[in-house]
Amino acid sequence: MPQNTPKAIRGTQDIFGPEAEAFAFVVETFERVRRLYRFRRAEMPVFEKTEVFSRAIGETTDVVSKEMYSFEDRGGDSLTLRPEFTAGIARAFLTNGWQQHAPLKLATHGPLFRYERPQKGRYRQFHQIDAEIIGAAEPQADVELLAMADQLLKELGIEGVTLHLNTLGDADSRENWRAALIEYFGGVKGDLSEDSQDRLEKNPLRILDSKDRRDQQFVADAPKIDDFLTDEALGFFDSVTSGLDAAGVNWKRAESLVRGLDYYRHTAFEFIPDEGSAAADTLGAQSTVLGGGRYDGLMESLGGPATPAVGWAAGIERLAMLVEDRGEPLADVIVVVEDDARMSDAISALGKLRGSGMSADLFAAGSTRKRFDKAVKSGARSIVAFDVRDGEPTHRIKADESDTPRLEALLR
RNA sequence: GCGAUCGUAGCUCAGUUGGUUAGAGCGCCGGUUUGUGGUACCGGAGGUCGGGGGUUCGAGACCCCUCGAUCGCCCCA
Repeated sequence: MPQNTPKAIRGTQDIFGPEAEAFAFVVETFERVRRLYRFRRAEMPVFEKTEVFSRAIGETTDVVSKEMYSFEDRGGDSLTLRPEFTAGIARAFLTNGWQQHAPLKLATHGPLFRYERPQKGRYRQFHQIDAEIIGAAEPQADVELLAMADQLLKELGIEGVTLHLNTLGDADSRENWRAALIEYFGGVKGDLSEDSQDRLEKNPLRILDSKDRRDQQFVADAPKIDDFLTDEALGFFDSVTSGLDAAGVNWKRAESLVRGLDYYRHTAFEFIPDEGSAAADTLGAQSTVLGGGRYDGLMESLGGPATPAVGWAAGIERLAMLVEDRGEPLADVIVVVEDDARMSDAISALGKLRGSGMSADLFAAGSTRKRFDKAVKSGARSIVAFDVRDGEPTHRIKADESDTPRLEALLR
């Protein structure tokens, strides 16, 4: 390997071949399904003022201080490569007057950037598909969004993945629950893992999904959000679950599923591989395939009017890992030049084939003797070979009987 | 930021307790089978064994450092 060649940045990847096909399949399927649900396509810049993300996400977290790609541009503004879609979409919604379209169903996909240690299914530049419904306070919006996610996963052929669903309640429910958790875990602080003792200060909800056994023993008896839900919050959650049942979406209550950021309200969800499933095995520790929730508090943190919204995102790389290997498509036709004197005829034929909608490639390099062999070996559906025999131009078509007349006609 | 495992041809890997000019398969290039064909055979190109230092008469193998990859922890918007 050339030692003088610059290496790719850590955590970035070059996707090629069957993996690139799987990646494209995920995106194409998403585009198709989002049309079925009438989500409108949007494109946002990959970078924004740092403020967009720091205000949306909350200044204090590690996330902002350590895990964003931020830099100063020549004008001295702090800019950041987008680490998520939601904040940028919210900014676009507010700055472009998209309120007029509310409730607005939006879909997008593209690269995101997070300064993290790469591991299985986690990269510094990664890609997500994303769907949001902005300006809809009704639980039906949550149902709609989840039904789309469910159908998408089915159409991708991904099995053994279940929707885990929870509610964080409204702002009051959430705050009371949080206080109860702090009190409860504070009481057993000395027996918690070191990490969770820190979490008690920074992010107490996260103790609930700690991987440490020392913490897990206390989780079962921890205060439940259900005991803190207001009637309104409870009613909202009931509407979501009954809507999912009506839509035929299979789900499972996950009381420990939480969101750290304050702007999340009500519904929180993740599609997670079932324990012991092939999907769980494939994804390793990064198990969540698709996740999201309701973020009714976000628009205000960006200086906008209170605007209810709900959305989800899913990592394309992770989905691609779960999609069946599709290989790369074989050529409809390979055109072989067995005598270089026929090059022009071959190029002309190639144009006609492609113009008629057939995928075609030209084999005209290397040993003339081996070109046909290579064409056969490529697995192409048909082969058209141009040669010169006894001073006369000839061609030969190797194809199914059904294809041969069409090719003959086209080459005439 | 922390930890574990791993870096030998384009790819997948061998390389015995440290011992001559570092190997195989696949792929690539060329040539035979005077050719209608995914075959077989022959030949060829391609490696400062990730990099640096050390131990030794001698290091791809052992030690240290460094870089990178993979997986996990933290974090997860």
